[in-house]
Amino acid sequence: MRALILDTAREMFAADGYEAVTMRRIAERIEYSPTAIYFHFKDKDALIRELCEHDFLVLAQKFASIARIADPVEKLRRTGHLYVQFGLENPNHYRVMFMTPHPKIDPAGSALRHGNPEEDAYAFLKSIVAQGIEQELFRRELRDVELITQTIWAGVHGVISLQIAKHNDQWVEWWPLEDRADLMIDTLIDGLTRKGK
Amino acid sequence: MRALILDTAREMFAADGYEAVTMRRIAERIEYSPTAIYFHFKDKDALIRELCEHDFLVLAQKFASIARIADPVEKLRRTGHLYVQFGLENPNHYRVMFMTPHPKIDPAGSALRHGNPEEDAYAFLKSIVAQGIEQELFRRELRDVELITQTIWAGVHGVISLQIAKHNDQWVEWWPLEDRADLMIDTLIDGLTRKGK
DNA sequence: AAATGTAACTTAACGGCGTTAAGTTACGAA
DNA sequence: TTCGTAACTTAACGCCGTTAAGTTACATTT
Repeated sequence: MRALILDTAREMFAADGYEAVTMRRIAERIEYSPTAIYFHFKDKDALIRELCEHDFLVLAQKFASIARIADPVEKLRRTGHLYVQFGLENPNHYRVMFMTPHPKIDPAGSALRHGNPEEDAYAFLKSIVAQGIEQELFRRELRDVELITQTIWAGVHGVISLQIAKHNDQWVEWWPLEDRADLMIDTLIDGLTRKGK
Repeated sequence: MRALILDTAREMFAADGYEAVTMRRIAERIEYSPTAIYFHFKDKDALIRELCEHDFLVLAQKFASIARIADPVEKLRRTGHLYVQFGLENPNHYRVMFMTPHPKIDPAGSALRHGNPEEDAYAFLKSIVAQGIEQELFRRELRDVELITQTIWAGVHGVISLQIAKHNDQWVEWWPLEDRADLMIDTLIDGLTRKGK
């Protein structure tokens, strides 16, 4: 039953976004009363959060194939592209996951183990950066793993989130997303890494 | 009356965000019936859009003082910081302006003249980039003004939008915003500009 | 000065939303 | 066979955006 609700909600959510997921519409689709859902989920927010929690895991697992690559720069590049791809393929998920402020998150309520690179995409990126620091890849003054990680994340997030929020805005003559993502990733790597020999 | 509605809405919006602005609450505050607002604005979306259109102008005018600076790199740096500052001071505005997809925008409905650097912050940034290209500041392969502009914008937007959406997320140990903004701007400039002499 | 037109409102309602209180059913355990 | 409780339903509350229909007030015209 829980699964039925989640699956239905996920489908509606992926197709038409947050506002498509109404308790009443889910109920109609699964042929139960709206109240039935509240027996399995505290409220709509809990439902959506559970949907997205799953997708955080999906994202992290998408990165798994990258882990075996040796070169951290290549790793960074691939991670960036996969991240952009994820956002483009799941814009509605991406919006809730990364573009919407959530009042507060109870860390105990999450099944994900934060910090584990296999379940936590941020931790995965951080592990690449840590490897890069070890290999003296980054500029000398850049010593903090978090700061570098957050900057790389912000750069790529900027590209994909502008794409999602503004891609059909007449205002800007958008260059193709792929090129923008490429340039962002290259620029970040170039700007963050140590020059010369 | 129009102004009264807008001012009230703006105040509520700045204080508590989008969901605080309900037609009914605005009406209550100005002591009119909810229907009265519809005489002056087509719907809620039109109201919010008018609010934000004003803020696009405010943002562009914030940049005015930068125009007189000669060095494009310094211009870029200052523009970036002002942009971050704007986002941090007006997170609710920023969300609607840059983090929320809007179904479609009727370009005729806007009073702003797109492309004019004094009224259009994107055009302003573009003009700096154009100057940089003229001075052969950027790497040789970077020939397109739009692409460079969009990449710089995306980078800074990434920093501020992650801050707004995720700053109270326990998951990540956020480095101070200023440092993240600094590093992003420095990294972009370093990565995009031509090296050596 | 009276009639008219219309701009600027109000009242009342519609349909939708998230959510909850109270009632019902079905079924496994004692 | 009784009982308890898990899994539901019905009905309602109070919000929301929006609209149809009615009212007021006032400027313009005759």
